Amino acid sequence: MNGAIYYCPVDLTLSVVGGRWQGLIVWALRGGPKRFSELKRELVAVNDKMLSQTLKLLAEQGIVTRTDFQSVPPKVEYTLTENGRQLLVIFEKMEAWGAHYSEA
Amino acid sequence: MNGAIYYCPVDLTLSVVGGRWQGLIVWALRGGPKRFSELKRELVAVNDKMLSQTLKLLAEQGIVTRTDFQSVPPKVEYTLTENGRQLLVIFEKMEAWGAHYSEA
DNA sequence: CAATATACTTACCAAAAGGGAAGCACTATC
DNA sequence: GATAGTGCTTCCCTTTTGGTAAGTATATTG
Repeated sequence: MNGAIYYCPVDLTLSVVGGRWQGLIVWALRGGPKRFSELKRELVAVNDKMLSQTLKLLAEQGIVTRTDFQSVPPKVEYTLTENGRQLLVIFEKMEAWGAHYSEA
Repeated sequence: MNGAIYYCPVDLTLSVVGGRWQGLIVWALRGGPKRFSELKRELVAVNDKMLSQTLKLLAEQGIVTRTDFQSVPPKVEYTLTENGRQLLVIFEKMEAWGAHYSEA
């Protein structure tokens, strides 16, 4: 992808979904497009730098699409691509597991 | 879990499954118990330190069980717990996604 | 009696990831 | 003319993660 070598498909997927914010951003976009500021509000602990850095990475990887409305003040929306949407089944399982695990 | 605070169930699951080796080890154990040395052979790029460190973490988290056969030379086996086995559906989806994504 | 095999641990170090604070661009509004 | 609003970027620093090399224990084998 970026020249990295993956041991197996699971390894590849983990590299896309791992990291502090990558997965959470994809998951936050499950309901449709969101603006930068909406994401920021939703992922409470993220800061500007990490958010834009991670969104840029996800865009390069073909997981999200960036739409700049060319307005002032700026308005930019992010959406999942088809590949991004296909990650959602993974997160649905993660949510179920996490919910179950945390009450055990 | 270790005092960390999770934003949501997905965040929790990502913390268990993320990291360089955690997910790959769980996935490698899908077929049943494996010895330390077998895991090491299978996860080619892992070194002793990372393998035992990660296994210890997974054991503390209740994802794997450690069985020491008290022999010399040592023989130790690792198995998925029930919670660990329930992670497998996640990895199955990851494998499918990764395989598809890498050929696009 | 030396070598082998196995599952670790320890000390040390390098790299990567993550984060804080501040600044920028630019229009509209007061 | 100052202020607000928004999406970034840059610089710098801390923390975390990952990795290498070497060592330990001890029954068994040659």
